[in-house]
Amino acid sequence: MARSASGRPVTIIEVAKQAGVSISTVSRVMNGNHHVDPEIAGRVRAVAAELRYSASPLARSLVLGRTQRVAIMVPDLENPTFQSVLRGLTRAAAKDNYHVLVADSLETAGEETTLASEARRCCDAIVLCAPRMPEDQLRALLPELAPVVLINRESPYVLAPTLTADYEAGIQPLARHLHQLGHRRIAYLEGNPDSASNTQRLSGLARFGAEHPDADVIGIPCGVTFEHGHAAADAVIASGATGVLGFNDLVAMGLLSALNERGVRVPEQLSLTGFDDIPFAKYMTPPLTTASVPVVELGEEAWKRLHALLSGEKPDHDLSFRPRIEVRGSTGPAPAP
Amino acid sequence: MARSASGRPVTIIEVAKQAGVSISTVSRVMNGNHHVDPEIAGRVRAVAAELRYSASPLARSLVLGRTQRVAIMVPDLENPTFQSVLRGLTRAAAKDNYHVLVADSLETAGEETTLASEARRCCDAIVLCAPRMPEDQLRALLPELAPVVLINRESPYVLAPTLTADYEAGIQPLARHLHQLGHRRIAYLEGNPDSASNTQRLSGLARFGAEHPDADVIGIPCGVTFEHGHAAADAVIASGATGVLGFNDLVAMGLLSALNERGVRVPEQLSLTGFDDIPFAKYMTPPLTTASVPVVELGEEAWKRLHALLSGEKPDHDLSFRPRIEVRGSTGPAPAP
DNA sequence: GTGAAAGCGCTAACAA
DNA sequence: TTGTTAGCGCTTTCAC
Repeated sequence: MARSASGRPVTIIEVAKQAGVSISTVSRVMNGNHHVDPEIAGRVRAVAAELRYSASPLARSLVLGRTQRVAIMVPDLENPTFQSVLRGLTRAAAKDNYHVLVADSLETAGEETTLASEARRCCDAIVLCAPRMPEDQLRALLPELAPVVLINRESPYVLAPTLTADYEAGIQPLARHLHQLGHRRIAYLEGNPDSASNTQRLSGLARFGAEHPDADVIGIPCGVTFEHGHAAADAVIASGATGVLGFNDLVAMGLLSALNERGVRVPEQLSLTGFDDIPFAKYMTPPLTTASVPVVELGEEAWKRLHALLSGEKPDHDLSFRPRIEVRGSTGPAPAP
Repeated sequence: MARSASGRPVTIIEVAKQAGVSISTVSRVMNGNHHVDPEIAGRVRAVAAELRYSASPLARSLVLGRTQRVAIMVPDLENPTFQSVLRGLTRAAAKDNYHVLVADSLETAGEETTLASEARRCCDAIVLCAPRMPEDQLRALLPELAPVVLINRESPYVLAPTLTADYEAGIQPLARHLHQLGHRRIAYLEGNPDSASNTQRLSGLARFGAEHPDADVIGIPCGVTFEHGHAAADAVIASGATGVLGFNDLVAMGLLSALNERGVRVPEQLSLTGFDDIPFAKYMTPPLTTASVPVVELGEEAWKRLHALLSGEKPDHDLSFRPRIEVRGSTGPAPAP
């Protein structure tokens, strides 16, 4: 884009004038319409290039009814998980010439509806990432948000493509891994009690418990951040557990740091696992045993479905990613009793 | 927003019809113009609420010449530094009812110009975060991008508000800290040679070297990611340095991880510092000594200036944040020779 | 193959 | 105080 003499961006009218044609012809040329005399088309292109003209996306959006832009709402832009989803979405969308608009709800469920509606209105579609709002609200909202894709939030009545990580399935190999190492008293650091992903982990652990009657799984209220994990250290130690399943990597890392301060050695005295496999997990000391969730792919798959929806095609099937266990140095044999 | 019977969003015309007034009156009411009969205004509001009408942002953008949206271009959405800048910007802008559009250049300097121009065109302003493009290109681009704010890229001829971290000043206390601990042979893991922030660190180190003739500072080509730091381990060990200044925290963490694998103890055998103080730094084992850069604030201050520019006000002065040294466990006395 | 003209949905100047 | 109307910059019928 360049500015014309008036200081404002060059418009189609100026190009038309300079090229001695009508604006429709310019429009046709710019949009690659082939029913234009090649010689004229060349002239128009030359003028457009000289004036550094490109059509106003605003005006195009209005008349075409699409913006080439999608929104994503996340609960917390500080969380590496959502950052990765954003990244996956942004990069995939960019390949199809779409831009991404970010909306951060700051974990305030009350604002989500307004925020999503508003973000959606200036875009062609929206991705809802782990929305916290109550089920009935979500259900009421979805129709007016369409096209919409849901990430990490299943809803029994969803009418939208849904992508999830299977936390219930994912946490079981972690627990079994500790069990195989001889741990019998295992603590689970709980996340946000309202979140679906915490509930899923709990049912995974219930299943593990049923299969391993010799194991004790103790729930310890904790949270989802470094600080939460750090603060849970005393409760963990008091619990007498020899193995700890953190709600996520952040919690595990916070706990690890607190254990270090207290001189508790990992994994010699205590084994510890995280969840998500954020980029930092494998660089911890010791590297964190965790379950890897392909969050970037979650974003990419979301784009695929959005793109299909926008093209009037049928989106691919819903997907539930099975987390893959990554055994690293933070877990080891249970200490002799 | 709701859809009318036609399936398309409700427009101002339908509201006007239902309320028995002209569209201008509806427009006035929706925009809080007080020169409207209170009774009529009430009726309009009632109809608007019933129809769940809200004005099309697209149409408003076109006629008002503003989108209530700003863009940010970052070199790499994977880097915690840029994630934090994005977060600061997004949250600050949200308070003023602005949205943020993300453009990730994937570290390809060649694409930056196009990407920035395009992103800018569907927004009211743009933030350029550490652009990699050559000086002359940047200078040519800035006028057409205005209003624009630069982050971490000074340009001798800039006509745009600029926010930076003072890497030259920031690295010196880190080097002095190592010196005070008795380190005399100090390695610096270099970042991208083209980046301004690497050059600045180098001049800071040159100054340190001049003030401390008894110290040897050895540059080691490295990079900016975990992997780069990890790969530099052998070169670091071969250098015989007892203290290492990583280009940033990522590099330091990567190196730390590699040192662990090799059984080199930090800080007993080797002291190590990072740069940036990303959220993970203090949870490393040992916690990383680093220089903290207030990246979220960088994003917030960028918004302040953008907002001023958009309001036709004079933006605040340029700012250079002086990094603050955070002494933690990764540095200690130099081992006896 | 080309141009004139009708919108896309809205705001704001101008009239009444 | 209210309505009429001219755009914002573009695409797309519809005549020619």
